[in-house]
Amino acid sequence: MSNKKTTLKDIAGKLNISTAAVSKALRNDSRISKKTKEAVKKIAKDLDYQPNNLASALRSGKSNLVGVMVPSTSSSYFSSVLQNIEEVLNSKGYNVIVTQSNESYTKECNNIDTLLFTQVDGIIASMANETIDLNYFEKIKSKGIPLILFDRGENNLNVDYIGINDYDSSHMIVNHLVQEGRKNIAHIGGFKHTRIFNNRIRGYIDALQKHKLTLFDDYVSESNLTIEDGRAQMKKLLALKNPPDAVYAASDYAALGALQVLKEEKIAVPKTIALVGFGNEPFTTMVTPTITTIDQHSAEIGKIAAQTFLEYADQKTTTQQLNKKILEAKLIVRESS
Amino acid sequence: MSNKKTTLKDIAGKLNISTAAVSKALRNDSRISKKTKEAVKKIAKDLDYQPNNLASALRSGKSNLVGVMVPSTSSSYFSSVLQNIEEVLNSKGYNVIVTQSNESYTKECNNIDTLLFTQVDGIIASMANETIDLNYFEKIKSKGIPLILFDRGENNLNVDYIGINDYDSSHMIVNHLVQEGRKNIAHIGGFKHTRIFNNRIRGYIDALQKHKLTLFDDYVSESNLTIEDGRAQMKKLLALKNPPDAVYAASDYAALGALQVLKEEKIAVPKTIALVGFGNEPFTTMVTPTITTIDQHSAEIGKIAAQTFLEYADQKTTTQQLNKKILEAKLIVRESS
DNA sequence: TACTTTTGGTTAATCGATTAAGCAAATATA
DNA sequence: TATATTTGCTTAATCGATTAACCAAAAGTA
Repeated sequence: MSNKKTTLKDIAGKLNISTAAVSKALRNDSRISKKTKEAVKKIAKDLDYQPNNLASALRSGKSNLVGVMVPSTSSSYFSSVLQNIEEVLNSKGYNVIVTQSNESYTKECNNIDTLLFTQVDGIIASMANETIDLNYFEKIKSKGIPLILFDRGENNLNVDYIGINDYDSSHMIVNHLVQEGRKNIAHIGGFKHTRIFNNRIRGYIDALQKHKLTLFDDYVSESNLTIEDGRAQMKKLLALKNPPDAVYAASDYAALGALQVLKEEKIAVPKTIALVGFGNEPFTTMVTPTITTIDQHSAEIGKIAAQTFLEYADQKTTTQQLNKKILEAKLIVRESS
Repeated sequence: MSNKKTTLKDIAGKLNISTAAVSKALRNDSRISKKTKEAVKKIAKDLDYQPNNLASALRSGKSNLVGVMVPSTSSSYFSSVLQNIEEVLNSKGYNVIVTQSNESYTKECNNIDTLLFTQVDGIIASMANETIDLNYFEKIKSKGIPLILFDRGENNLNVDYIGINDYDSSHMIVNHLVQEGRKNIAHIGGFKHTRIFNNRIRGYIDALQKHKLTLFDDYVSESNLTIEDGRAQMKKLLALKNPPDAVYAASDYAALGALQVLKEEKIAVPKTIALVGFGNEPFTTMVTPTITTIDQHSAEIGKIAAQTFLEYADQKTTTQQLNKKILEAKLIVRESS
């Protein structure tokens, strides 16, 4: 009924011993008698003692907090990565602070500042679409804090990166569409300045070439890949003199937007136009037709990211270098192709 | 290039003044000369000084951290609430630690422990489906930390609660279905021990009564309301001698499961059976037919929850009582009814 | 007996920022 | 000129947990 937090001092006071003795008793120091240990533990339990992490963190220089920054938690990909990071880190005594950038560079900078301010022991992040300037990420490195990137990363930062093979994924998709007899394949892409989207575009172009298909300039676009972007790009494609017979969108959201337009225009999917997305968001199985897509192994990426952080966790000096862990993605063929 | 964090001491050393002077200079204390202030600020900037929150938090007793616990961040409802909590609290200098219970009581207890351990200044939570025992939530109160519940809350805890009017929502749904000429309305419900689901069931039953409709025992079920639960319950309903002509599911996920079964069985929706969900998850607009549902004002609930915490934030003693803020929900009629 | 070792603690310093209290020098006031 | 006030800092204590260094008493050993 105290309505106050219990400290070592409270326990020490009850037993007329020093706080040092209490601290040692709780950590089973060999120089404390069994009798004292038992007494301390009993009182600790009675008073519902919980160590003040701020104090230990300040002294030890470790907060046991890890910052995670994602563009948005509502995408099921990021949500799943997050959940797995949390699971791995919690089991090792770390807590996770989650922040969202909402694809905004400004928000991302603010988030980094608050994470550093909170004295996190490390940062795991996926960059916003907007982000081009890497200064703020360099700041993390200069503070000696391990930085792990996943999904949206940058080679130039020279830190660990976990992701899938985007270039190969594009090949898998184009191969699949060609096998289905498609010849005019369009690509609703992300911005080239983001490495993963650039790789998807390169993969798409090279795959077309491999199959001796013509690459029409009008067939490739860059956008934020939202549902709205998908709608807009699909409308543009339909307005072309030679509309495509297959569309590969670099995100499921864009694919969904495209599908909406196709349905509104009563265009048969996949008969007239086949559609492929990217990300294996749950809604791809909910819509009609279900959408063919690429699975990005979100759970595994989260786990590996967390483990990568843990490798640095106990070292006093952090020297990172570019270290990529690339998973092979998986094509999931559904009704839309 | 230092690869180390800058402290007040570092700045003080450069200028040969005390750390106290540096601290005051940075906070614009009137007792520090303009000259010193400028010198301090310049060096602080050069060394990229960032105050150590652990130290200030320890001294002030405020961590500026708020814990948020939700059953899962992947539901768009919780994700949106989260985003709005974060927005409001960040603007007031608070950081948010997000934890997920995954609907597990054990995980919930662990999460509460870690949040308390991290010395959060307050906790905003929505309870797991499993949770019946409230001891762990009492623990939060006994530490003198404000606790704000939303969506899934409990009157007995006597704390602030923000949610929608579930009882009325059921009435709105039943009224709508009756207007559409339905007479046999079934309810795929959540567990009665959770207040909101109990209210939805009570609302459903009372609304039937109001319209002089018979309440068949077989028409009401309790479950976790996952997609799988929705599928199972829908199958049970279809197997009845007198299957319903309308189904009201207490979650969009359950509604989606039900819809899948109906489509598999080639049953016309809404012609043969009308369907209504709950929550206005984005996928309700993505599927065919789009699903009628209830909007829960997630953004507003997040904002109010955050503001409610802020009301307690500056008080040294927290005495909470049952204080409900109930929003009226909104029925969104779509193709499925 | 005289010394060493072990036991079971205590004292005091530390992490970094903040702030009450103090104090010397400069300035103002009577 | 003598006293009061203001300026501009410094000193030291604080938050709570941890730990190196220390010490007295008990137990062991030669």
